[in-house]
Amino acid sequence: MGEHRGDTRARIQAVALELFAEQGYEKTSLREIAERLNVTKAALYYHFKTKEDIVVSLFDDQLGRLDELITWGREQPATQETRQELVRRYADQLYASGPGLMRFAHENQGTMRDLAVGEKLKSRMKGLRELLIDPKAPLTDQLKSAMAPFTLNIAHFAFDDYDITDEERRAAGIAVALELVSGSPHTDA
Amino acid sequence: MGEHRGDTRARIQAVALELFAEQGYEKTSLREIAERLNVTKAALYYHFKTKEDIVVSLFDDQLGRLDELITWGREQPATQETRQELVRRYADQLYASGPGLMRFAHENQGTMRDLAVGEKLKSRMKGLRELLIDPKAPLTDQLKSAMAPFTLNIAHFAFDDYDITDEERRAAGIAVALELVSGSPHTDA
Amino acid sequence: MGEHRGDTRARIQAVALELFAEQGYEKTSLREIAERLNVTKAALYYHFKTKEDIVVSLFDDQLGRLDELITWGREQPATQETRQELVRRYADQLYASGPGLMRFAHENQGTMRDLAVGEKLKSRMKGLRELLIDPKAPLTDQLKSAMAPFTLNIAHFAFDDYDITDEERRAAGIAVALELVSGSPHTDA
Amino acid sequence: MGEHRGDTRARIQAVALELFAEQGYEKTSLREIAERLNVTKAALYYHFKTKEDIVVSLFDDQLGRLDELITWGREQPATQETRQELVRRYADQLYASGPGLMRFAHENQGTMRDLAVGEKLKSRMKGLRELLIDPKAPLTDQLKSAMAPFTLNIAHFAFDDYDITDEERRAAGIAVALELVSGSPHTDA
DNA sequence: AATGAATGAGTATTCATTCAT
DNA sequence: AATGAATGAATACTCATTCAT
Repeated sequence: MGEHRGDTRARIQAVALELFAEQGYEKTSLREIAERLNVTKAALYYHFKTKEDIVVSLFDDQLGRLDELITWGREQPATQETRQELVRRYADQLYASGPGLMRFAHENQGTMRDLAVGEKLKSRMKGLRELLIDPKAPLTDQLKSAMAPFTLNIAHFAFDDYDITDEERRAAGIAVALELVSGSPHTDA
Repeated sequence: MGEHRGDTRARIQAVALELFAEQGYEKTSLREIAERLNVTKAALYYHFKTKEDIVVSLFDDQLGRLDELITWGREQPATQETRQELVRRYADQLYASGPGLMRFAHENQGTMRDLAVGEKLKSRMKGLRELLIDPKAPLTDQLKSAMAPFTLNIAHFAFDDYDITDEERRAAGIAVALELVSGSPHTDA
Repeated sequence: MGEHRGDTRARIQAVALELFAEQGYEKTSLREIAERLNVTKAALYYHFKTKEDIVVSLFDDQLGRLDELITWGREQPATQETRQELVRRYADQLYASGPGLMRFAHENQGTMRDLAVGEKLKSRMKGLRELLIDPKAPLTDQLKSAMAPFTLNIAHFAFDDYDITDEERRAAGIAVALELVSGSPHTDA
Repeated sequence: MGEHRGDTRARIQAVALELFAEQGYEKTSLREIAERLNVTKAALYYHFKTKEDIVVSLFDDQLGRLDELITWGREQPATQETRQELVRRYADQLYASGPGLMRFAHENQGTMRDLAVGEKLKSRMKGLRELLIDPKAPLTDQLKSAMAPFTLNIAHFAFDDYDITDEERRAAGIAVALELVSGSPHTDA
């Protein structure tokens, strides 16, 4: 008893993220989270108003950083260099947040739609996509650009049976994402 | 009364797929499915042993066709042409099953992991991936190949705000998937 | 096991009324009701959609009869005789429903306001009151008329320590209610 | 900050009475009260030992005054004049306490029974009733006398849709209560 | 081919209360 | 005079599943 003090809120977030990523949001019960922390369910409610509120808190930082990224992108010229830099910065943010959040968002896409925070995240991703896409390019090139953000996720999960480091996965992901966003050799004539 | 006869099983599948795709597997209750069909929950249990069993039945055809595709692929030489044909045939299968199944699998990835059918599907996708990938190619090229199947899904959902037809989406998806699977100009020396 | 068949719904109503009247609606939990009936809580939900729904079902007949009474009253001339007959018929209805419902409504007035059925009952009582009141009479006479329905309730609870029969209570209640509704000897000049 | 000092106890009472009257005792939570006052729940516990204790404090003055009234009544001769004076004094007390307490007691009769203070109030009301009733009078007259205290409450709530002042309501209530307590023209011979 | 009735285990959420600081 | 953190017990309600008919 009394081993932890003041950090309960953070511990709830950590355990919740872990379990949400591992088993999904719906299938993770507050009882489970509470038990892992050796607190009562009611204690969770002291720190968060609802179950959804925990998720909101998890995405809060990430959303803020995404906003900044998009704002930055909008101020830049709509060039290939900008798009490449956007991919690089987005990758940095993604890896900074740790793998849990990525996985959570990836595997709970259905659930996220019902959560308010899901809508927010989706609108940010759309904002990012619009910056990555050259609207005058052919549809196939636009699709490739739209896929760039996914690439980073997929790179992480696709080669789970390969004997390579996370660093290699990451490098491959960024390389492909950059290529996808760079379009055909000469977009304009 | 008596409007439907003998087709109850199929009607259950149709409604279940619709609801699973729309709201997710966990959040769709058997009560909901039963109510939409004007039957009792117990009737569902006459036709399917469990809730999961409904999902299994939904993927049954798809899995069978995937098996055939993989078997076919294994008999072909591991050339770029084979890989491109695999992409084309996979796309045909995907579009033949309608958009519901695609969406279901895409948005419920977390849930699928717990379902036996999810494991099966995943192992098939891995089999397909192995055929699409040239193990001697650089990691980035391998990643691009691995992404090809995803491309078809993403093509469908990424441009929901564009004013284009499903046919155009599909064409773009296949084009990009083919490109991804085709690797760099000269894979071998 | 299996002692009762087909009557579960009615047994739930009986026990619920008993407990609601005895302890109040809020303080009576579904667990309590279920335990007294030796069924699970879920069984209650098979028969009633919500806790409030149980109350609704309890008042259903009563409300219907009240409606009929008011309809009848509106077709009669607005005379003292009509008002007296309304009181008599209302009393009959009240006593027919048994004492539980009376007591429930009386002691849970606050709660009833939040329940939809409470609003309905209140509007019926207002309809009845309007028939009992002579709008041209002095305010004090109107108040006396408005009190008539309460009289019947009060007669039941006021003399709980007297050694008299329910029949005597009832007779006294009706007598006073009739007097209250009859106004001053000569209302008009 | 620092707007109120020393008056917290009184502010708790005021808000509690308001909410109890508005929503009922059971349905008003201490959290709600605390939030309205911008204090924590624990602060309430500094001023009151339990939730019930808040109610007790609300009725304290009222109970004391009722005691005095009854003591006074017992010292008077059991005449009609005494009874009328009891009604007048009781009305004064009731109106002095404001409408909240009246309404609280009226709408939470069920709840009051479980609270110790409810028993106390009930016993006082019985004491008052005994003074208002002439035990030698016919049962109907006794019932009318017993109703007198209720009249004052009913007068307040019955005509909520009338366009009259509280003062008029009050006057009518007292007038009818006096009449009820005065019995038939010639009670004795 | 289906229903009516029920269960057991679970869910998120709320509440009055406590206590060290 | 009050807070921050937490508890234990409760609540209404839902779900997948079962089974006799």
